[in-house]
Amino acid sequence: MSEEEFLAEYDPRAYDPIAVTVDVVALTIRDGVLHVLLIRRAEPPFAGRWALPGGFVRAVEDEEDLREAAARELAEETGLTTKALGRVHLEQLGTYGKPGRDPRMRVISVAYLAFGPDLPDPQAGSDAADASWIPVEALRLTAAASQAPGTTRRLAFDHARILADGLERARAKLEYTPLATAFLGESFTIPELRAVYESVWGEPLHAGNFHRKVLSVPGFVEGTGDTTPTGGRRGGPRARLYRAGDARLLHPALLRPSSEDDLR
Amino acid sequence: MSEEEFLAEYDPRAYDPIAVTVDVVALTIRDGVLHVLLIRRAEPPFAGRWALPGGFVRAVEDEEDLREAAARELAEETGLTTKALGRVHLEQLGTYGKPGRDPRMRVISVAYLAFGPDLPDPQAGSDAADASWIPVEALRLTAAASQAPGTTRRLAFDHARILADGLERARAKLEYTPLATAFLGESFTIPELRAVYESVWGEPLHAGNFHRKVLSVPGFVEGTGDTTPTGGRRGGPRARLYRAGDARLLHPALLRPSSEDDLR
DNA sequence: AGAGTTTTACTCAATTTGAGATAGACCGGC
DNA sequence: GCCGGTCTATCTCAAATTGAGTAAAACTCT
Repeated sequence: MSEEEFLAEYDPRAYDPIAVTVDVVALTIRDGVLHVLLIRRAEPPFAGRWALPGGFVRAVEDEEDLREAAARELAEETGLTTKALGRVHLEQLGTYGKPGRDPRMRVISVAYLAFGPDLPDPQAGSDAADASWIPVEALRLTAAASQAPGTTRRLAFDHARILADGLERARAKLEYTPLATAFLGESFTIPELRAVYESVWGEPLHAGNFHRKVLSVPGFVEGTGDTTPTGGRRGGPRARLYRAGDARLLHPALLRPSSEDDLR
Repeated sequence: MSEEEFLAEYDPRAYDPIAVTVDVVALTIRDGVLHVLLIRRAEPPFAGRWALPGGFVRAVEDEEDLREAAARELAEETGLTTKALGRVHLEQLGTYGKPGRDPRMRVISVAYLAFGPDLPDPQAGSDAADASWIPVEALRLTAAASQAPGTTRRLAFDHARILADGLERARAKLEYTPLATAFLGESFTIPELRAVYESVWGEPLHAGNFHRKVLSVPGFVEGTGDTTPTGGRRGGPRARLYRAGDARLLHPALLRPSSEDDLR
C-alpha cells in the first residue's frame, strides 16, 4: 500500500475522541506583588470557580500552532491585541492529561507560561465575562482553604497544580535567564529589576550585591544613558535607566539565597 | 442547568478529532557514546524511516496518565518490564502540535525524556520489529545528510526536532541535577561519572577539578566504602565506589565549560 | 621490569560571593 | 528652607569557589 493509498483510507474518527486545550499561566507584577490572570467560570463544570484562561484546540478550522493558540487565548482574555503582546514572553510549561481531570471527557491540556509588564485590567467588555489579575498569595495552592463568602479560592480542574508548576518554573528561570526584564517596560532601573526578583522569589535581596551582579553579567542589561526624572517615592537619588541586553542565558547565574536547603 | 444535566447532554464527538500520541526520547550511554532508542517504521507515513518510539493515547480503554503511557511505550520497545524501568529516569520534555506535522490528521505529541543505564538490545521478538540504540552522533539532526544505502538518516515527522530538544534538555540538566547518575548502575566511580558528563556534553573535563567538585557538592554522591576489584582497563589504581546521594538539585551547579559564549 | 595510564590529592592564583559601610542625591514634613 | 529618613551606587574585605597545573601512588600491558 502506498503512502497515498494509506492516507486516503485513513479514518480519523475511528478512535475515541480526546480533547486538547491550551491553558495559560499569565504572570505580571502590580505594585510589587505577583499576580496571575484568572477567569471566573460561568459554565459547568466548576461554574463559579476561578480557572486559568484557556480554550479548546480545534483540529480543522484554525490551522494554528499550540503556541499561537496560547497567544490568542491570552490576547482575548486580556483584551490586548496580539501586537501589544509583542513584549510578553510566552513559553510552553507542560502538558496535563491525567484521566478524570475534566469530568466531561478525556482532556489533554497544554499549559503555557507568560510573563508581561503591568497590563491593563481585562474587564472592558472582552470575551471573558469575569477576568481579573489575582495576587498569587491570595490563592491557597496547597491545602484546602477557608472560603470567603462568594469567592472560591480553590481553582477549577487541576489548575492549582498547573499554577504551582508555573510559579516554580518562573522562580527557577529568573536565576539563569534575563526573563525578569519581561516583567518591566522598555527601560527600567536596577532597583526595579531587583523588585521583580524579590516579588517572584518572595524574599529580600542585598541591594549592593544585586547591583554589582547584574552589571557584571555580560548582556543582561545595557545602560541607556538616561536616568529617572525624579528620585524614588520616598527619597533617594535619581536612578540610571537600563534596557534588556542581548544575552539569552545568564552566566554566571543569579542564584536565589534560599534553595530550600538544596531541595533534598 | 446543573452540572449533572450539563454532563449528560455533553457530546464529546461534537468536535473535530485530534489525536494525541506519546513519544519517548530514551538516552543511554554505551561504550562511552550517547545513544538514542529509535524504531524503524514499518507502516506509512514515513515507512522505512527511523522514528522515536511512541504510540497513540486512547481515551477510554486504558485509563492511564500520560507518564504511564510513556513508561509503557518505553517498556514495550526495550523489552523491559516496567519493574526493570525502576532505575530509569523519566520526565516530560514538551508537546508538539504544529499543524501538518503528521499527514494523517491533527496530532499532538507529548514527548518524554528518559535516561537509563546501559540497557540490553531491544531486538528480541518484542513489539517493535526493528528497534535499535543509535549513536546520536550518527544522526544529522540539522542539515539534510547524504543517505547510506538502505538507511535513512533523517527521522520521521518532526522527531529530529524533538530529539534535539531532548539532547539540549539532557545537557542542561546535568549541570544542576544529579541526573548523570541515572546513566550508571547502582554503584559507580567518579571517573565513570565524569565519562557520563563528557559523553553528554561532548567535551573533556579536568579530572582533578571534577573529582573535587563532585565530592564537595552536598548530597550528590556518597561513598560505599568499596573499590573496584581491579584497576582500569589501561592501568591506574582501583577506584573508590559511590552511589547516588539524596540531593535532587546540585548546589552549586557543575557548569559546562563551553556555554557557547553565553548563548547570545 | 619498564613504560604508560589513571585515581586521588594538593597547590596557587584568579574570580566570585556575602556581608557590611559609606557618600551623596533626593523626598516629605515641619 | 532645613532636617531626618530613604535610596542609589560604589567600595572594602574576608570567605568560598574555580581553573590550571603538579605529583605521588596504584595498576595494566608488553
